[in-house]
Formats: sequence, C-alpha cells, structure tokens
Amino acid sequence: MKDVAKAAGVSIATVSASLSGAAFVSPELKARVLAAVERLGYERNSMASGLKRGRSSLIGLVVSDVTNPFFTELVDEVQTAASAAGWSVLLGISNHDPAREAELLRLMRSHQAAGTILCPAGAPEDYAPDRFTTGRMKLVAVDNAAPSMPFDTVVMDNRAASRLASDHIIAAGHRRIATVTGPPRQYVAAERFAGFREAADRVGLAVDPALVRAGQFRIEDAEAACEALLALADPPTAIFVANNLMLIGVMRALAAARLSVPDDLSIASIDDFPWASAFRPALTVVRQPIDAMAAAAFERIVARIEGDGSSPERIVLAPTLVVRGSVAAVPVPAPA
Amino acid sequence: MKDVAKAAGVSIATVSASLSGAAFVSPELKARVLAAVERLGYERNSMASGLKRGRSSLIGLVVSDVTNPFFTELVDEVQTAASAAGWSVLLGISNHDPAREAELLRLMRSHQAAGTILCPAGAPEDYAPDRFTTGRMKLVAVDNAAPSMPFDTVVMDNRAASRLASDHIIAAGHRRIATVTGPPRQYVAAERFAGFREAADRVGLAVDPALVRAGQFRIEDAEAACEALLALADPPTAIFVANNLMLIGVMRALAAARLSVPDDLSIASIDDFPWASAFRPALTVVRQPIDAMAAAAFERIVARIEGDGSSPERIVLAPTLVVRGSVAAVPVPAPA
DNA sequence: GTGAAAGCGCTAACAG
DNA sequence: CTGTTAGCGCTTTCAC
Repeated sequence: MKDVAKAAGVSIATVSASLSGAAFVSPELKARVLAAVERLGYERNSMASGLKRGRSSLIGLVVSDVTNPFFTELVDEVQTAASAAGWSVLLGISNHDPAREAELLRLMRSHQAAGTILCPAGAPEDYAPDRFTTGRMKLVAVDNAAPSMPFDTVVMDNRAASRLASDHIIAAGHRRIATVTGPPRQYVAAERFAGFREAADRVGLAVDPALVRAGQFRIEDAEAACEALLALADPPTAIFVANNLMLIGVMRALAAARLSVPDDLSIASIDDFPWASAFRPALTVVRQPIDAMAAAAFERIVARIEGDGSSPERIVLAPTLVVRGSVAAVPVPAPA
Repeated sequence: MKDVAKAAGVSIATVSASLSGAAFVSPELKARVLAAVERLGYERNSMASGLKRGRSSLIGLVVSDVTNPFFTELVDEVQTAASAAGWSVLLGISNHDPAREAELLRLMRSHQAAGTILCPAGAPEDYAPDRFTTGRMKLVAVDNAAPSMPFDTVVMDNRAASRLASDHIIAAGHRRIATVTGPPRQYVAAERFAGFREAADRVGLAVDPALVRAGQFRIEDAEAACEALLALADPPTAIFVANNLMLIGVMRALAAARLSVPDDLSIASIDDFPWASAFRPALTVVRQPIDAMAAAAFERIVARIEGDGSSPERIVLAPTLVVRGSVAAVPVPAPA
C-alpha cells in the first residue's frame, strides 16, 4: 500500500480511502491510485484490514458431511449468496462428530469469522448456552436444529415432510409400511419418525416395531436395514426412507435382491436430488426447500452480524411432495 | 491475550510462547497459562497472528461446481487433509466462469491464503504466466489442468480413462458408439474425446460425426444431446458419456424414452459416485482416483508453501474401470 | 526461563 | 479534499 501510494504520488491514507470508496477522494486522484494498484498488482491485505477494523469478512459454514447432496446444495447456495454479498466462506466438515464440530467452531472463532452457519451434528442438549462460547462470533443453525437451541434456527418442517410421504404411501393402499430412519437422539431423525408415526396414527394404523429401522444417516446402515426388512417373514410392501443417503442404501439392497420398484415394493423418501429423476421409475420424494433454507440462514447470520440483538428466531419452511413413479398400489398376493 | 497474561500472572510474551509451544516455558507456568486460557475462553486471534507472521493458515480451494459429485468428493478429501494438518479451507465456486475464477483467486490472495488448490474452469491458454499474478500465494491445479500451465498440476490420465470405457464398449461388439462429451476448448473434455477417438482408431472404427455430441458438462446439455442421438435414423447401440453430470442427463433422456439399459442401449461413463451402484443395472463406469488426486494436490501445495522452488511438477494418476452391468452385447435387430 | 518493546499492513480520527 | 499518526493483537528478538 505504501508502494501504491508512492507510485501514485499520494499518501497511504488516500490509497485506503480510494480503495474503500468511502471517503471523498477526487476522481482524478482515485483514478491514479487505481491505476497504480493495477500496475503493481496490489491486493489489499484483509488480515491487516480485519485486524484494524475488528472484524473479518469471513463467514464460517460447518456441515456434517458435504458428500450428502442436501449439504452439498446448501453449501453451494450459501457460498453463492455469501460471495454475492462480499463475504468469503470458511468451510468446516464435522463428519457427524460433535467434538470435531466444537473444534471447528473454535477455529472459526480464531479466524475471526463474523458469524457461522452451523448444521449441528449433535443432539439438542449439546447446545445448551453454557456448553460452548462463541465469543463475539454469531451463530445460526440449519437443518438439525431444535427449537431449544439458543440461537436462530432454520429448519424444514420435518414432521410435515414425513407425513406428506407417509400419507402418499398410505393413500396407495399400503398397510405394512416400514421406515428406515436416522438416530433418534438427533432432532431431525426424531421429528421425521414422529411424522411417520402421526400419519399412521391418523388412519389407525399400528406401527409394527419390526418395521422400524433406525441407524446413522448413512448408506451402509440403510442397506443393512433394508436387507433385514426384506428377510422378514412378513416383509413390508412399502418403505419410507428418511433421507437421501439412506435411500441410496435402500436402493442398493433392493437392486441386490433383484426387487423392482414399485412393482415389488413402493419407496418414498425425504430429500430430492438430481439422480432421483434419472431412475426408472423416477423416485417419489419430499423436497426440502434448500434454497430458501440457505437464503434464510444467510439473511439471519448477516442480520446478527449487523447487530440484530433480538431473541433467537425460528424459521420453519414447508416441504413439498414430488410425486414421481416409485409408489404404486399394494401388489395383490395372488388372484382371488 | 493481555487478560490471559494478567489472569495467569505472567507477561503476554509468556502466553504467546506457551500457546505456540515453541519456546521453553516451565511446565507449571504453562499449565497456569492454559488454565487461564480455558477459564477466560480465550481463542488466539489468527488475523493478528497471521499479520505478524506474514502468513495465514488458510488454504484456498476453488472448484467450478460443488454440486458435481467429483468436486464434492474432492472438496471433502481436501478439507479433511487440510484440517488434519492444521489448515483451514476457504471455499470458492467459480461456476465455470473464468472471470469469476480470477476474482476468487484475487480474493484468496487478499485473505493471504498461503496457497490455493484450483480446479481450472478455463482453457489452457487462460493460464499463461502473464495473465494473472498470484503474488506470494502458491497455486496448484487439479483436474482440468493442462501440462502447459505454469504451476504444479495433478490430473487423472483422461485419455486412458476414455480408452478404458471405450475399449470395454467395443469389446462387447458395439460399432455404432456415440459419445456425449464436454466443451472441446476445455482440456479434460478434449483429452477424453481424444481417448475415445484413439480407441476407435485402434480397431479401425470410423467415428460418425453425427454420434459425437459436445456440450457443457451439464445435465441439461447431455439430456438434449441424448435425445438428439435417439432421434437419429440410425441411432447408436452404445453411448460413452464423458462425465457424471452428463450421465445423469443421458439417463434421464433414456428413462423418458422408456429405453432400458443395457437391453436397448449400453452405457459407460467417466466418474463413479454412490448412486452408480444403486441403479438397475448398476452403471459401468471409470473411476477417478479422487482420493489420490486430493492427496497429491494437498501434498504439492504444502510443499510449495514450505518453499519448494523446483520447476512445476505434473502428477498423472491412473483411472480404473469398474465393470458393473450397463454394457451388454449389441442387441440383434431381429431373429435371423 | 521470562518480560519489554518494536512493528506486521491497515484504518480512522484529526489536523491541515 | 489530503496527509500524519496512533494503534488493532500478536510474535519475536533482545535484555534480564
């Protein structure tokens, strides 16, 4: 910057002013400065700038697994929104580990991230106000965020999502409906299971415990769960799958068992993704409003950074059912 | 830090020394300092630290599209490796736009990223040494990286990958083989097409221009390309698809046309991903060694950051063919 | 083995 | 409208 000042024949303060655009600098001087900047290939040192201003232009984004298409898209949307607004994003991957997540949060703090958007990996009680400090760094939680968490939370209505899918399955006449779902300790998983149960209750359907399979939100867990389901003496005629990764596992198990969808078994799941429509038949799915979730999370974190001191807000977004071809009527066992 | 020093009853220099572990500080003092840090919830300000030391612990990672499973996995691997080694990653998404990419590179520089790993969005000539400055920031390119680029490059052997897939298709007896590929200006796309052509040449197969469809590496482009292919008077019996996104497009078009794989048409593609094995039949694919690519890129960038001044290195990794069930013998038109 | 002090590159308040 | 100057929080010689 000193060099630029010298090259442009002005003081460094003038350079700083021209660069931030704030102060009143005469157009010709400004042009001269900009030319010098260009010529020298100067780039403002945002560490020094941030240090001085007491704030960085960094936003943290911590997800549990980028590889999950839901998070992939969330990362994409948040990154794009942040970029457009002049923020850079520091990415952290907690790998579903609350301890790692806490470490990442500390890291974000150490980098002076102005705020971070977190997709919590843990259970609601892990986020009690006394459990961790974020210092001046603001926090908003997305996705696996219980209302009890002491900061802004943005979620899809998970119960409604499950009900949407379950009702659709029930409407097709199924009664032996299984569910492959996530770890009950986790807020999203609990909600999704609750929605499934509600849908069953409403039509007076008893949920057979043998048809409920909870595991981690992972391909392998779902694959195993599905195999177990298929091995049952009285297997289900439909499966409600609680997320995209588990859906992959279920589809793998089905493919391995040479079962066809929806002739042998109906499938509906939460989470849409590009591949869902390339399947034959295309998969019926509940779509999460990822773009809206990302936008809301970003809006919230920026508001908090700018000093919004109101009490934690909860934003609940609606899911939508995307009916494609993986749910059909119950196959009749034999000609009557 | 001043507070911590006061709380621990030492000077700030001692605190700094204890924290970095470098200098010799008596164990009891160190413990006292650490206790104070803990008690006050202190976290080192890495902006100030970076400013002073003249280097940050940030590594930039610029990809053209996180949503592409190849990049998703690359981001995952790089993030994990970086984290483990004490680096944080600043994520940039160029959205296939070289201008945006240049801007992101400038941004990384402004954040004092010690180095950045770039998946180039542009053509080789866009990276001539005079075209951009990275200042003291180191650069390594992965994936779409031509040997002519003036920095370390790590790539899969794209020609070999295409040959692997093409040979497999040819070995199944196909002669009317189409390819849905990327923009020829882009290095990867050109290489992949060259590999396809080589495989054809080797067996003296003429490549019908009508069967070559180049578009952007996007679902929609591939979908349209595949539709056009199917509408041909003399449609192909097999399609070689140059990347995963295009594969989705092709599969969508096939599903829409109610064509079944591999009975009506054989398919092989570059890029493996979790869904490939959940398909029926599972998709035959050439797998990129993403983990090795990420590891190599990370190793290179760290070496450069640490001062390795040797001339640009090129690392070429081998692809592997994953034979599943989407390539079959040519269907016989009618009983002879 | 520990403390005092200089200064990293920048911003902002203030004087000119 | 432009230049001078005092730190932001930390690291790192250099005395002690």
